[in-house]
Amino acid sequence: MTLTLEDIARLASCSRSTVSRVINGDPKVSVTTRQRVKKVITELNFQPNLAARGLASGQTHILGLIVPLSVTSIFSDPFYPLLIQSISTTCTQRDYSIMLWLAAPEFERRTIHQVLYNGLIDGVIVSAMSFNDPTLKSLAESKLPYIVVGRNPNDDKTCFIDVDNYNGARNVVDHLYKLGRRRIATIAGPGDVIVGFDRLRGYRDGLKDHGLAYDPDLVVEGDFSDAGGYIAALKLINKKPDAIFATSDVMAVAAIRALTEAGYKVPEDVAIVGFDDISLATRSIPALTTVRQPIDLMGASVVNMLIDLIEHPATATRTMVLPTELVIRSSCGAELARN
Amino acid sequence: MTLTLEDIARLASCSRSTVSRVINGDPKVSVTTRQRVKKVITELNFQPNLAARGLASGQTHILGLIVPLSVTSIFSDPFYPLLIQSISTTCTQRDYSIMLWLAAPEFERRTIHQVLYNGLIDGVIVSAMSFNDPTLKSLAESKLPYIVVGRNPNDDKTCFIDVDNYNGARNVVDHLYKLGRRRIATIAGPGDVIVGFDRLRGYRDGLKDHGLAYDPDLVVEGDFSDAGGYIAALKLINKKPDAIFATSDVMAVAAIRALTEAGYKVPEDVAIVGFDDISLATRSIPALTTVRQPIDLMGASVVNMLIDLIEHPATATRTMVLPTELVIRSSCGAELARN
DNA sequence: CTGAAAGCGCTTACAG
DNA sequence: CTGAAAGCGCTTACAG
Repeated sequence: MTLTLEDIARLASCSRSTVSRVINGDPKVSVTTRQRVKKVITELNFQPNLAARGLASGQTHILGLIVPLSVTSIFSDPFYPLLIQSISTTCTQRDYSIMLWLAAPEFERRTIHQVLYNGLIDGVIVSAMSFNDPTLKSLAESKLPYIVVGRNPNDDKTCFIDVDNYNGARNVVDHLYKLGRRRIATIAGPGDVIVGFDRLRGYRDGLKDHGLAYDPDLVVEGDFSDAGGYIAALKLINKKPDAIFATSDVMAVAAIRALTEAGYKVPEDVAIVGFDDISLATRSIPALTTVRQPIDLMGASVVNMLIDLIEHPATATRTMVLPTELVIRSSCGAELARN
Repeated sequence: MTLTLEDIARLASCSRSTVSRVINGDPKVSVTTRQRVKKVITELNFQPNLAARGLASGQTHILGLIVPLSVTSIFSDPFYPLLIQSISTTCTQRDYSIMLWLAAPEFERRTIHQVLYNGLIDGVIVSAMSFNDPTLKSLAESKLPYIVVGRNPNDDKTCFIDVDNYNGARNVVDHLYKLGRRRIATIAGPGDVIVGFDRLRGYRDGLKDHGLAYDPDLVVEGDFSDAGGYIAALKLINKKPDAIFATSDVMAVAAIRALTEAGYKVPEDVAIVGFDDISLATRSIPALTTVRQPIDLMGASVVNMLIDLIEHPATATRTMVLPTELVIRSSCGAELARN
């Protein structure tokens, strides 16, 4: 038998209005009354019904989290688990809950509509993968506050938080150049994936920074998976690169394997750099030089941004780009260069 | 401006009671009325407010999902991401939503209480890791329907779904024995983790099946992580095993690395078998023989069991143990034995 | 500072 | 088969 405001009110000798005010931190309740009510609430471990609260106030303290579920990436890449973990932890701290939707490709507009208009969520965090994501269109049409993890290339009014993929990639090329590499290849992401596009832009501009020509032969597309990285590396071997920038750690590690099996030495013959800095990067042989993404910070920030946007729409931060960090280990050959 | 039942009722020339009945599939609505109402609902893309529905009916169609977040495992192991994915997909199919709590160690009873008594969820799926999990105690005290993924060793009345860890492990020993191995070691899980305990039991009984003595020297504890598996394998080397059963794939792959680096050949000198069959198992060199867990089936089944328990408590299936499958690749030496 | 009352958008006996 | 009405457990002007 669940308690209601009315029960607490009776035990604290006041009205349910007052109990509600105490729970919601309304300052205009006398100190004595407040203490009396709080005591009863604590003793009985009272929990207000959130459905009722949501209905009455229009605020549920629930955030929706929509993660695109492209089988490949969630299988092999700890990025999303870590992001979800960070988001979840921050929500609990801020006294919000999250509803999770893993959006399969067949997650059509109908379903999205159900998610957005069921009156259950105050705002949405959505992870953007590809250009022309229908979810982003639906969100833009709704009046629900939302923040994109990544960015929405089709709409510069969208609130977002992103990692500086462009400069992360650009710095990789700079680093490899300074180590004496001149035939710098890249294993890019799929063409329709935004982070892949941004990292490729950074790669191109990194070449330009140092007067290196862009050579399409040195660019092969991967799908962020181990198998994709492996095959891409095999294709690149014939082009005789002296460095490969793989746009994900999973692909970078696969590239190391492909090259090693083909009789090349990493980093002596070919330097390899990845992107992400997942735990695999430390364990690979040689240890992987890579671009670290601040996943924890991104998860925490996106939650705080969204709650801010819900509670103080006028003053909220609407966009944020987090810096990356080049983590130098062995696979880039920095140690060789030093000797 | 959001639509309500009243709006639909006006447009379909009936009462909001009737609209509600149509939405909930009440059979005693005339065919013509039903069609008229459905037409309006579809045209306007009407979405009933779930908070209101939950308040009025006591059923929210929301399931809580509580996953213990021991940093190590979620970092390196795709088990939970895959499980969550499967649960999420099935929920969407069954027209339920899920609220996610990643329970950090400091997820204390207070928070659990908030989760369980906020009137927002119809039932809970909880993944059980360790003996004496406080979450399980709190759930047992609540009157919410819940299903444990894993099992609750402290309470045999708890509904659960589990993988047959015991026989999975036992079969590994049987397989290795038949390949001629006699000094079969194991890298066990941490002592307080239930699956680790069950796999260790299976290992012991597998030895017994073939009259092999249990030798404590051949049992080293790991923590399911890569580093843990690596260190455990190093410790085992001195004991001269001719086979190692690692109770997770991540540890098995680390063990292969440790042995290879130490100059041993896998599987010639030491056979290795893992547990899980994650994608890493196919890519390891040699490819990993391992015990496949039906993660997808488990996710789908637990959702169906829980919804059944909520909607038809009297007749619902209350426990389920899914079989595992030994997947034979190269690391166990089955190919050697055949020649 | 506090309470009575209306209302949030649904469901569901009850009566017809 | 259908509608009027009560009620789910809250919040929040409004009045005092």
